[in-house]
Amino acid sequence: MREEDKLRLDNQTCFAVYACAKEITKLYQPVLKTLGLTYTQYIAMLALWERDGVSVKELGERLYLDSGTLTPLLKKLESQGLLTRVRDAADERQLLIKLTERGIALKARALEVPELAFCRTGVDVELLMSVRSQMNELMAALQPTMDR
Amino acid sequence: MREEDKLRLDNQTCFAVYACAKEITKLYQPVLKTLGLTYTQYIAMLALWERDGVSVKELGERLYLDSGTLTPLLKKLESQGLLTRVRDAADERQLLIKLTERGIALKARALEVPELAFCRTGVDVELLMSVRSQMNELMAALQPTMDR
DNA sequence: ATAAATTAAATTGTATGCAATTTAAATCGA
DNA sequence: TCGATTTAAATTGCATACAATTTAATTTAT
Repeated sequence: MREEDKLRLDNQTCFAVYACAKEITKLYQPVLKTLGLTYTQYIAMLALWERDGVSVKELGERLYLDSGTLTPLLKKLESQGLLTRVRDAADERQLLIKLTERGIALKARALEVPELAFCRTGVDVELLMSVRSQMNELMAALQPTMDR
Repeated sequence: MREEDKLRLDNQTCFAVYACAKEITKLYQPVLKTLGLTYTQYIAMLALWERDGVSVKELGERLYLDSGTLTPLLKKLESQGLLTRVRDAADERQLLIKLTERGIALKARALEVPELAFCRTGVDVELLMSVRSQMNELMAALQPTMDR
């Protein structure tokens, strides 16, 4: 690549992914508003609908978020009656997150979210699946660097 | 797709892009630290190295950021002596952003940033280019929805 | 057994990110 | 022309996001 092109914004994959992530979040926002959730709260609920009764640490590993982000977010979801935060009796360091009836029930209303978010866009499913596949590939390539 | 798979975290393209964007930012952070820049400050400088003397609005359109984010960020870069913020004499509503000598000079040191960020990862250039291409395609499909 | 090391959350501090509002300047329209 | 509308930044308020530190509980090592 020519030296003067190296820093062109249009040549930065990092910027393309960064900008795209923000646009997608904006796409979800109005749909999630009907559920009373922000985007980050939504992905936390997605993880919990798959498996709850987990610690903050385990949830954070799944979501790539730390306690600095999760602690206030989970307190908010608790105040909305969607989950409970209880210390693990077997290990008081850990806080176990359990969905309430209401938290479990919200899943039914969330089933339509992905379709509703993209329904007014011209994005076809093939592109979305291809993007997801490439993001996973990129993540896999980036993750090992954490250990070095 | 089976109903119970619709909300699986691993099936959400939105989450894949969201998580990937954060990991990439983390990859850049230590490299950018040597330049005294955060990631968002870096992309702002990238845009300005291509073209400066622009308004906050124009810069924001390029970066997909609004004045709520840019105003404090540009004030910080100004305080670091990298740019100046001057009202446009022809239209006092606009604020023109101009790089200083120091801001222009920083570009030379930034030339190695993209390579340094990825150099210790197993990511090959083909994947990066393919990802960028797909992100652009996805962005193009998402953007028209803003007008409706 | 117990001091040292480790671990999990919470807290603190800084930096976004954006919706909504405000302020000031420029443009529009009757 | 001059009040109404529009526009550009700045401001406000809320919600992340994460590094670094702190606190409390557990585990390790001697």
